[in-house]
Amino acid sequence: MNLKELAKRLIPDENLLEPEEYESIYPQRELPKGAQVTRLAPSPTGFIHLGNLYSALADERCAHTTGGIFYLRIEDTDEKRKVEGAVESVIRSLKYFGIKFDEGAEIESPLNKYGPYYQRARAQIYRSFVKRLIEQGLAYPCFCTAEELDEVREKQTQSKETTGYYGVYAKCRNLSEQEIYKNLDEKKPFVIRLKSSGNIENKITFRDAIKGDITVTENDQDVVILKSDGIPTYHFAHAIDDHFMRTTLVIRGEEWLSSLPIHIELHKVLGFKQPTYAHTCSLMKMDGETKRKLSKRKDPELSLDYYRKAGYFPLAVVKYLMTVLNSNFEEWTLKNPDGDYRDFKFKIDKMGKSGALFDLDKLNDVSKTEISKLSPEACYDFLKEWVDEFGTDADRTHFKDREYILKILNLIMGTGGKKRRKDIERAEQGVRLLDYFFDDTFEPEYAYRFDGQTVAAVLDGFAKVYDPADDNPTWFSKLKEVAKAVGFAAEMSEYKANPTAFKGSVSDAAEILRIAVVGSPNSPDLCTIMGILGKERALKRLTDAKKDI
RNA sequence: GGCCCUGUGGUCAAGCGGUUAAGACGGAGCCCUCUCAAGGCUCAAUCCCGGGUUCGAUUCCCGGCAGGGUCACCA
Repeated sequence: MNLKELAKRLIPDENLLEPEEYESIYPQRELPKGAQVTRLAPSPTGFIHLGNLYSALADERCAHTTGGIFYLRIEDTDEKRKVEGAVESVIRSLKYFGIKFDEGAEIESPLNKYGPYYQRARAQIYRSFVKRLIEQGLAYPCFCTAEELDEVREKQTQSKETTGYYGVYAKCRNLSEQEIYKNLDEKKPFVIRLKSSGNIENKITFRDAIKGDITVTENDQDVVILKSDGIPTYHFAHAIDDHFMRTTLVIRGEEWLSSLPIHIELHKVLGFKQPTYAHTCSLMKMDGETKRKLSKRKDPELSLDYYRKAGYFPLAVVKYLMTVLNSNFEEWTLKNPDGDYRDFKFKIDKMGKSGALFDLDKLNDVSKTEISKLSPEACYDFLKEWVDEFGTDADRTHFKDREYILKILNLIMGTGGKKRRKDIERAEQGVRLLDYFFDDTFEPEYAYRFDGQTVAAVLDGFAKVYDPADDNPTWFSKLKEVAKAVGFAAEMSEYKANPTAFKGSVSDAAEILRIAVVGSPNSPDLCTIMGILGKERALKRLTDAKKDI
């Protein structure tokens, strides 16, 4: 068979470059020794979730801790998956979490010398190599229809054989020259398959940067490398792109592990050196009784937008992910509480080998810790940003008074105290903490534990002596006096020593006052709260609080 | 089902043949305290099972079992 002629007929493109030429078009990168070139290679569905961020973070850290390059490549070989604006969305999402690309699709950079970064735009490159493979007799056209393939698969399943296109099932592998040209003349659609020379009896051991040694069987499937639309499959595009974009470290989900034999064979056949692979375990989620990996389809609540809406502090999400990525990161954080996570020595081989369950409690903890480290001004900015996008009209009005909010923030963050408070976990919840400082959102629940007479006595008693100029101890001693007057113990020690001798204690008096002022029995320092509200409003609340009793 | 990966408290996990089996989150309790938060202290809770190898296995080997992944002209 004249393979050269066949290749020309199958890949009729004019002006195709010779495969060898690409080696000089995309030369080896000049980078320091040990520098890693990594990439994020999403399909343009636009949907990006926590798992993608997790993976992107690993890529980004590996590149930037070694002086390497982190680039964005768009795997748009499947037309059906394309969503408008998806690429911008990916970039924007990652940027929100502080992750930036050095080069790639839609990235403005002088480094963009390895493009195009959209696979569809690289069709000529792939086709040049496919053509060469056909010439070498290492690839062939297949005219099987989807129905035929389904039929074969069904048969194989029934007879409990391995499914797929291999051995005797690779019907088109041995098509005669006449048959091929006949099909071609009839304009039958075709794909190009790899003529695999592998044998599943042979084992290959290779070293994964995360999982260590992995033994797989050789590939013997004649996989499709060029689809009938002339665009390659993932497998083929991966081999070509990561070779010519000079990727050194391919970090991808462990779901790719099973197709690794294909990639090994493809690299061999194309004469490429294999990159180092690092297969990350997937982030898992509890689904009823069992856990499963996070899914784009089933878990929309894990989209990155979800975290934005909930008002998580972006850096907190990143730091949480870092603890999952490298368990010793947490230890490092304890030693360097104020350190930049970028100073942490990220190690790919420290990554976990088993799928981690996504732990919301932990994220919440990291998030409130991060927010507690903010200055009130920075916290204001963070909350304001959330309010502008997701808050209520009332929230937006409230946030116009920056000075007032700052006063509140000083209080609920515990600024100036020895230890910061950690009241704000995320913006959505934190903004609600401000509600009782504004009359239009103050919704008290007057659930007193004492009779109306006692409550009124405490409220009236305190209203008479309250002076906003009082410092905290004075304020409290006044409260003690009021407590005493209604038959409460003024000192907690007295009360504890003999609880039955009193109707209640200062603590109870404080509770009554607190319910009146903030509408609930719990809040930060009451004296300060009353000060923020101002005398008039504070006293009005004391009066209003008696309405229902 | 075949193949591959993984298996230490509820969760994330250190550990690399001899340990009182770290730490963090969560839980319980105590202290502090005008309540809450924060903080400090304390407690409960773990090596999947069965065989080997070894003086000794959480650690090494084999076999189960369990969980996960994957078997497309999707990535």
